[in-house]
Amino acid sequence: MNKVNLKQLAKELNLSVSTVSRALRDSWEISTPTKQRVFDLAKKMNFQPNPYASSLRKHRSRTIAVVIPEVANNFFALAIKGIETIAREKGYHVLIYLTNEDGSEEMSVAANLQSGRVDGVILSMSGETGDVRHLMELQQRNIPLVFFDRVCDSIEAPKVVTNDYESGFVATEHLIKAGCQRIAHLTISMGLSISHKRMKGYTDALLRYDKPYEDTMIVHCEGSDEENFLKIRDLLASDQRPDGIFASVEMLAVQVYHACRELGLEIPRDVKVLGFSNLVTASLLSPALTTIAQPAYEMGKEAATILFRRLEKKYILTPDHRVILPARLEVRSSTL
Amino acid sequence: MNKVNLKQLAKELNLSVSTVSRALRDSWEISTPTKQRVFDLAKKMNFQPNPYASSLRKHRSRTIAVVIPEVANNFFALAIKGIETIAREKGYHVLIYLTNEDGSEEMSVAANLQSGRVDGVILSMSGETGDVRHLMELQQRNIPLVFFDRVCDSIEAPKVVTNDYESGFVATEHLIKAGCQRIAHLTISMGLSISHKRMKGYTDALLRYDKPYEDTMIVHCEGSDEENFLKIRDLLASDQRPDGIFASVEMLAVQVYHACRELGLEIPRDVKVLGFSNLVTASLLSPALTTIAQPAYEMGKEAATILFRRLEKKYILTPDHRVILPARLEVRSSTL
DNA sequence: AAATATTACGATAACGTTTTCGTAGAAAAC
DNA sequence: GTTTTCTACGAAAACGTTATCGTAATATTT
Repeated sequence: MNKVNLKQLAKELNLSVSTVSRALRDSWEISTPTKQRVFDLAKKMNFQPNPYASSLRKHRSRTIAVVIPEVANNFFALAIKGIETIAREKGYHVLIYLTNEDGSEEMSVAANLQSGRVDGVILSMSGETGDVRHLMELQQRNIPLVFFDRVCDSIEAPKVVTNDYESGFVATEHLIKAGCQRIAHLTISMGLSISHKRMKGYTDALLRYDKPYEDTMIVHCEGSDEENFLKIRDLLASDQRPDGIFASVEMLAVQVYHACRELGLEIPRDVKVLGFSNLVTASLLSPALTTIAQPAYEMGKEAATILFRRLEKKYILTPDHRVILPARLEVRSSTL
Repeated sequence: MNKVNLKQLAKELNLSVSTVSRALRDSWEISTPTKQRVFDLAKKMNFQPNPYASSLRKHRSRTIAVVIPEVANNFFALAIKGIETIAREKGYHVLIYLTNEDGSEEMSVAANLQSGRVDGVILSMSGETGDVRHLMELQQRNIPLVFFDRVCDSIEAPKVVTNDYESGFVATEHLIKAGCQRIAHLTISMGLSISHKRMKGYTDALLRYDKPYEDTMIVHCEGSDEENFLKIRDLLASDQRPDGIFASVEMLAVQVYHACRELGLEIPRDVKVLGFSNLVTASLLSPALTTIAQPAYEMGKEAATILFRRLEKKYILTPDHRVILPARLEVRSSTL
């Protein structure tokens, strides 16, 4: 019971292949009774058009790629969910590629996508990406690209982000108002748009509230979880220990908790902690973690919506279309 | 600078299309100098073979589908990561489909996959699936299927699971040994293999240790998070309150924490809690959550490995090949 | 009644690969 | 020197769709 195609349907119905094809696509060129005959037999024989033949002929695959640094992470998982939801609605298929925060993997994925396998790409940049030619080449091949969260400002493409600068500012301000005198900032790869902006928000808030900026309070966490843990532990064990920590990503906030536990520091008494995070368990941690929560699901949906709008040429949007969805500060006991 | 194909390469090189094609696939029929010329020009012109033409001709897409109920969930996210890792190694592409725990969505996805879009499918069943014809039809179409975690025992296909029965037993046993007299079990859709087996482990442990089995201690959590929360709260607020809770999935353990918080119950003093979970923050919760952690990443890798073995016809495995990876009990303060 | 338009369909050429088959020319065998 | 075997390539037919073009048979207009 295998592989029924147009030719077989046509023979069975005493019609030509082209007529059957058109009937199935509900063309006005085909009479209603003929269409009905075709529909009925197609259903009866469980005809499924070969997507590869169709894609080859139409130069459209109804497939998009999602390229992200990591999936075992609430933010990206939710974003995927948002993207998949919209894709499903639109009848598109979603290929997923994980770069593991590795710039060279991102490059090889992008190179691969030049084959025309997908109609469009939704991407969040990996941590270690230096040059971005691989992405520009996608654009040159007329493969629409939409960034989300970790965008690349030097490339003209729609971008879906949160208000990272403001969030960085608000986060720092919140720690200051909670009484912190020396606030550390844990950041990831500084090549990333988000790191940059969150950091700027941090420094501007320090400035605004006359708090000193200290180099030693900036910890670049670009290694493995273990390496980052050690860096954070060292920071907390130093005699210049911060009394507030602003973690720019979820995992770093988690490591702060582990480090405090190991060092016997009590949050928030000894050090107040705040982190970007979409942890569902934030409120259940000991103590509950104050977070900046990004609208990950909505960001995914928005990115997908923009991409499909481009693919279906519905609206023409400016090449540097930018959607900014606000993140929200959720105050909990780790900063009381 | 768009779309270079074999024909253009051939013309440029004064060769035939077939020669170029063979040269690129490193065929022994082509002389070394010719191959070199072809390779050089292909690289120079950045030739990327059209995957759809290739798939159409070869009847192989080098693409697999991953069908899962949910992604915003540590278990499934890690499994995806495992699958993607192996797929990348093998040069395969990964399509992702989320069924949102909805049987009818799973059916429509499966129906769609009959088109031959993918060479194989890795699937974890959705909660509400009743009949499984859509999956049998995949098999009939010669599309290999591998199950993981939530398997379907009535279908002959390789399965990658954890030792759910033993884990259910061990979990319950652990609660009993911790002094619990009345242990509740929170379960999801009882149509699922995992629910069934974990439940059996639970009841057998009760039997083994002469604890009474009570219907009211089984709570079927098949609704939304909110609905489940209410059910759990009711359970904990009843005068027949359990002193131990075994949650069969992560989210339910989280809801138990929320319910306890709302009711002012203290874990583990008033009620001990244990849950299946891959939460990275389990040890940071208040109190730290005792978990049964599944080797999600390894399960994903294993499922993918099995699928590719079938696709590449390397080894012939029995149709009901079953890999059981052990989950591990991680005792923390919620059951002390 | 002739000319024109419309309806409903068929033949066929793409799309870009891979593969089967065939064959010049060189090398080897006799 | 003739036959046979390789070697290295080309022509062409697939794969299953969709799109272009053409055309019988009606229907409509003049």
